[in-house]
Amino acid sequence: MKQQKSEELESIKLAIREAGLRATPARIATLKLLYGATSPLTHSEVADELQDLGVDKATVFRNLNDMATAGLLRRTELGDRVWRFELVSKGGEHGSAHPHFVCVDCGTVSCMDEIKLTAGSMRLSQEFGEITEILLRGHCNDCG
Amino acid sequence: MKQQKSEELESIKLAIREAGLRATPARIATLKLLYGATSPLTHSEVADELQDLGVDKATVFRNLNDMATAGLLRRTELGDRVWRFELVSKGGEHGSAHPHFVCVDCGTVSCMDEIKLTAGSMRLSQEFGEITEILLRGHCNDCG
DNA sequence: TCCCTATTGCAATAGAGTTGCATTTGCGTA
DNA sequence: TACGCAAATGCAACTCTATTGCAATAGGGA
Ligand SMILES: [Mn+2]
Ligand SMILES: [Mn+2]
Ligand SMILES: [Zn+2]
Ligand SMILES: [Zn+2]
Repeated sequence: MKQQKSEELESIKLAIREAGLRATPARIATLKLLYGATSPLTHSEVADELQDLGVDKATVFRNLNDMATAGLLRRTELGDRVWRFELVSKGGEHGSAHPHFVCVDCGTVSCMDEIKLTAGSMRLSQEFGEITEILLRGHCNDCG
Repeated sequence: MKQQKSEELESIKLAIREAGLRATPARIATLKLLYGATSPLTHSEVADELQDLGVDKATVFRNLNDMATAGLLRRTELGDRVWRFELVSKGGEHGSAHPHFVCVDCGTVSCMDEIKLTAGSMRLSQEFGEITEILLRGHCNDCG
């Protein structure tokens, strides 16, 4: 058990270093947090969690942005003027880019897999450019 | 010609009043501006234009929001933390809700018609809720 | 034309994120 | 293992977009 945690810690440290960054406590805690998340987290969600560790919000911002630039995280804005970050893990379920659904009522964010445009739409979209991200908004089932 | 403009003016005033709002110079100018636009305009784009008329930016914000609430405009956030507004004209080409494409490089916004999800995706999306808006992001053809 | 209330201008305020700078610390190297 | 320096951090000030309070102004129905 303890051995497990130690291994996890080491693998997180390694990932950070392989991205060209230093494995600081704040960064390790951030990745641990995102590792256990089922949807992208906002800066304030991460900052709240790391406050116990005495990490400043500016540091959280810088780390999230730096790790996104380094390719460890993916950063998106889902229409509510707040940045959200999620893990870019090769093996993970949400490793690669995928559509998101945002409830315009309660703000809940869901990661969607398997959502695609029609072949015709794909063709038409080339007229505009190369699509890299799909965002769907609407009313979630809880909000009716 | 002059008669034409007068008729347009009257129809704009009428539309504002039918929405339950007063037809003020600032609102009329805003609608005229949006009437001639081919993509949604930001608050600052509208505010810059109305500055010549001596309209305050707070007034522009209030009018855009109020007219959106009243159903004359549609308000959206396309991922760059700026509100954009477009006309909700029954007859107009972009009258009803439609997908938008945003270039993550240059910020250009395009209104897309005819872009749809696959039937399978529509079915899967019901698991999350009712989709009311589709936003696509990527690299426009100008930006490569 | 009059009156009431919606609307406006102006300034202060809010929220999310960014930045400058002095201090601390990870980690490659000796 | 100890050292040195660039990277990272804490803290405060600042930017940008948008919102709000309040007194003055002006639509438009009666
Ligand atoms: Mn996701
Ligand atoms: Mn549009
Ligand atoms: Zn909801
Ligand atoms: Zn572009």
